[in-house]
Amino acid sequence: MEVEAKLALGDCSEELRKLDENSVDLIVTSPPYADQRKNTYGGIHPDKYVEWFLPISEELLRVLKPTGTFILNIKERVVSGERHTYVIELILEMKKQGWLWTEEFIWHKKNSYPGKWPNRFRDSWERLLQFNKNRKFKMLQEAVMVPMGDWANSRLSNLSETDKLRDESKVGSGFGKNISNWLNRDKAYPTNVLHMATECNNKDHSAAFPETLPEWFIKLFTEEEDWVLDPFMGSGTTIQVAQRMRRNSIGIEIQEDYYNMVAEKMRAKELFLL
Amino acid sequence: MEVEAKLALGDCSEELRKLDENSVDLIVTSPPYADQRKNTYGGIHPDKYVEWFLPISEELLRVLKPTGTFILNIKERVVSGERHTYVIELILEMKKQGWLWTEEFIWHKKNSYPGKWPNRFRDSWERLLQFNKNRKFKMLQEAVMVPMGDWANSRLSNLSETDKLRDESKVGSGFGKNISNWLNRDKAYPTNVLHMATECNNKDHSAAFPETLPEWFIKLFTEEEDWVLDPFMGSGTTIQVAQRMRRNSIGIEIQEDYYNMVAEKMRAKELFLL
DNA sequence: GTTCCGCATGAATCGATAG
DNA sequence: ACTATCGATTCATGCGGAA
Repeated sequence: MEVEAKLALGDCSEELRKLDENSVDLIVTSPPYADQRKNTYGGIHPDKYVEWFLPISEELLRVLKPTGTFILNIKERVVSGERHTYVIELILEMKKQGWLWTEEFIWHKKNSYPGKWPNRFRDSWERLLQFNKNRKFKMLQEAVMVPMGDWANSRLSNLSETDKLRDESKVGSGFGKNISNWLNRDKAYPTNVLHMATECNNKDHSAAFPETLPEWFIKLFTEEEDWVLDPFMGSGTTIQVAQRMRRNSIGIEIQEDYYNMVAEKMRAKELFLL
Repeated sequence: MEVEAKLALGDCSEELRKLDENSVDLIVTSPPYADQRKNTYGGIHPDKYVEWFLPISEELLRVLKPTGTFILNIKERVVSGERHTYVIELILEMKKQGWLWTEEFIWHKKNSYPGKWPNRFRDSWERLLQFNKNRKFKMLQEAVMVPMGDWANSRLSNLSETDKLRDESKVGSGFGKNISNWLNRDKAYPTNVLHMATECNNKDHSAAFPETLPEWFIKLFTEEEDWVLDPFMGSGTTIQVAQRMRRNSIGIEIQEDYYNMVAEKMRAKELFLL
């Protein structure tokens, strides 16, 4: 059976109303951050961010299945030398809407944005907030388990030389990654810290969302022919990964050029498959 | 000049009142987590955590120098399948007290506590919240610089994987020593994600606080003969590291047996030095 | 075919400058 | 004074061309 991929052009707070309630198994999205991406999106002021997002999360709560999961990728920016509080305020407000704040994964971005400031280091992590409707939800932990040997090998080969060197300098720097700890195990469940680099080679768009990120959550929270939704589709990474993994998908995008770009790519993919 | 180490036995909300205002350069502490250490501290109910902590943070704000920094190691526990919100509520309330929420470091615990649950992976990170009194504060970034990537790539790419592994298992031996010779050549600033293993060998204290953690922040935020405070001293890791690094230190502990243990260890250290 | 080097490019942030 | 824009800073990554 062929899986579907539905695309919608428009504001997601409106487009989401057209979806049936309790119809989506997984929402994975990375909304525009406050005052970021001003050139492509309008840019939302940090002080207005919560009130901007709440109507959307209200609709997401409606369309999600009771056993479904919502993964929200977000990070607060620095305003006047301080971390702004709109993200943690958003968590509190979403709980009032009825969401359960089940978990917070950390996305450790190894290649964070460069820069130097007198009172701050480079920001190399983002939040992956997990919300659910019920305490019981679908979770397929085995799908993201990796045989230990392979995992260790791939991790070792993926580790940059910098990581290795920094591990070795643990006496001076205090950082250590004890890879040798894992050598005697067969299998391992992952933890709630994900190590993935951003993709900075994609010139088509500004989003740096690596495919492995939605892929991991799609594996973990859905089965084949389940429904995956991204209300801020952007360049369509999540939707395309979902289709490749034989999940039905829905993408909503307000920018026409992004929408057209994804629509074209998806069509090309279907043709290729036939 | 000899550095001092002052210890106080008692409730820190009271003992802190005896300290002069604007007298401490760095506060590093890991307060008892909510309900986590019932047997040693009695445990604070998650719903009462914020109101329990606020009088203490009020005093900490008073004793900290205007250029000083407060590092709070904390993580919310899971209650009824959800992450509890006392940590993020605490951030909002401390801001009302006048604290600036400058940054949130991630402590990535490589060897996190084992376990398996149907709807949750192992928790392998904790928050290291940085608070300040002013936008300008003392920060010595050069003290925590780490070796740089390109240098490692060009120098180490010829080594076999086994060589690298073997050398990693030795702490500070082998060519780790050579690397330290090059530290002045090419160094990079760290990021706000810290990779440190917990210490499993410390049976005396219920909290696993590795020495490298306070050491890193003491390097970053203080110079020799500055004052370091830990209002929840526990087994005294922070205080002892501070003394070893020639910083003056103040430790407060409510449990008499912990207090005695640390007092004895510190005395032994002083005797050894003389 | 490999490996190696040079290069562009980011969900950044601060401080100075301009309206 | 308060906000908006701009230049300077910085490093992991993956690509293309070269040895």
